[in-house]
Amino acid sequence: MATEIKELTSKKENYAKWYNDLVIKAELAENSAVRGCMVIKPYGYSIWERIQRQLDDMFKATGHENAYFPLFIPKSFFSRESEHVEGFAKECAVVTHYRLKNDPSGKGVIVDPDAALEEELIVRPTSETIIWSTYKNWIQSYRDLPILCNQWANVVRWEMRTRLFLRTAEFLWQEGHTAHATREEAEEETLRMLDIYSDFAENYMALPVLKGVKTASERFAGAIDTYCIEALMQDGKALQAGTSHFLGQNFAKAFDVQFLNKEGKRDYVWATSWGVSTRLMGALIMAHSDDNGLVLPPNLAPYQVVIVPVYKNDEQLAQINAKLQPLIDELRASGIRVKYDNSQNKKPGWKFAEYELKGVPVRLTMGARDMENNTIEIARRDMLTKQTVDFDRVMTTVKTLLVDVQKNIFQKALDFRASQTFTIETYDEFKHKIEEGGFLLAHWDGTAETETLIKEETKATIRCIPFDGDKTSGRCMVTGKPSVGRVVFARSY
RNA sequence: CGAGAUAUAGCGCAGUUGGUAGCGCGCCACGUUCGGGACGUGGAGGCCGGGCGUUCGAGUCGCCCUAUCUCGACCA
Repeated sequence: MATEIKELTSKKENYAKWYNDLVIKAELAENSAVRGCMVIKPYGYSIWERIQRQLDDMFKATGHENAYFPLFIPKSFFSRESEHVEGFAKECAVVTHYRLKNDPSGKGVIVDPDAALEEELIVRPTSETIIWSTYKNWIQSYRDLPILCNQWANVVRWEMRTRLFLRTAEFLWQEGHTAHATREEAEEETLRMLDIYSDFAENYMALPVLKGVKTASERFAGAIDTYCIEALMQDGKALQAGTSHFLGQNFAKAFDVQFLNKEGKRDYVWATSWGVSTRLMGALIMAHSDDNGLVLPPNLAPYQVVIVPVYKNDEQLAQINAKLQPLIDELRASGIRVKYDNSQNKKPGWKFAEYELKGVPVRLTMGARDMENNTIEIARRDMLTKQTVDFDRVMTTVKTLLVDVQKNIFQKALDFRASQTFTIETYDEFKHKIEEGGFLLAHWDGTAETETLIKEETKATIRCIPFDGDKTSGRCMVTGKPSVGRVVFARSY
């Protein structure tokens, strides 16, 4: 269980409950095979679904198409791009057999030793190898380019240490893989996708992110450049929320993907890949949650509005139902995701707590008092405040409130980040400040040696060289050598 | 895989110097309630992670497994 998430909430029982609502760890067997996996419960999955749907729309709006490639990748596919393989070889799950049989000793089943595969299959840790093997057959001419594919899939990485949501053995993600005729076009694509990610993070997840480029040592295995969006969690640790890679011609060369260009000359295609995962759900939880549970931004909340009737008997409930039905219809007609919870097996107080736990941004309450006065109570999750308004004004109030909550959650996270971002001049100051968490902006001499030294001494890594960072030159805080601008350091997940 | 910790009811936890298990929440029934997780009464639910040992007797002591959590190495 991710304590970091735990630490954000102090009401232990409450925490267990809301957390449990989203996800449970797989405890299916006393075996490490399911260790670090998770079972996502319906409510948790519906959040992922919102993420998926929104991103998918954004991908399609920029000309991308979805495809699906196999889960199993023949081992031989991995012997092509050596840097890439080195990056993943240590964490691959391998299928070696295709059959079970009853244990001759009579207890349970065993793997049939006679059913060994001639060539082992690797459960994809990422799909570059199989996709590029396929692209080779799809590409002959510049007319076949660009290929702009995305895949929604699960991947498996046998991590030494897992962390729920942030680093599970199996996770869901989206991986885009594109092929282009020119370097410029591929580079443009890499940055376009990075922009989509930051747009999504900030405007849908209400999560402020830093855009930048990774240093060589933090780069994706096989990439020329890795760009990323970095977010800051409430506990002061950084989280890489998405990456977009410019792969150059590395994969094209490894998989021999050539095409005939306009000039009639053969050339290798230029590639990109980009992805975000269920880790985003972890980011969402850790960035916004409070002691009462989740705080979901309206743009991603499975339910944006929940309506709770308060009544003493069936007759009253019937009256409230009748009163609310047109409102529910109208809210839905204007595209607002509404849940009307008039279930009779739960008390109003219980419902209030429950939907706060689930992070529903706006709650409407209607009881006898409101019926009499023709009013309705409106509560907002982010501030935990409520007001009573005229029933006739409920539509407009809800609409503005949803916008306001979205804005407010983002602003809160932005203010928090600002309060946790420090400009650092000396290494002593750095060592001291890093203990409190946050983003530290400091000068670095650009060498991997210094980067490693800092990591070893402080556990801080360079999260990125930010696009809009301080570009004034200075001196490395460790070595005193020249630096062309400040980079962002933090301890991270 | 190294270091530390934990494993008792669905969840969170007690359990004294060894004597065959409790509490809170949740669950079920009935009644009163219903505008912030209602209350009362009654009830269901446990191979005390697994194995071996010490003992007349083990949740408790010893050893060995296994799983989980925290911190490292690895990583989205």
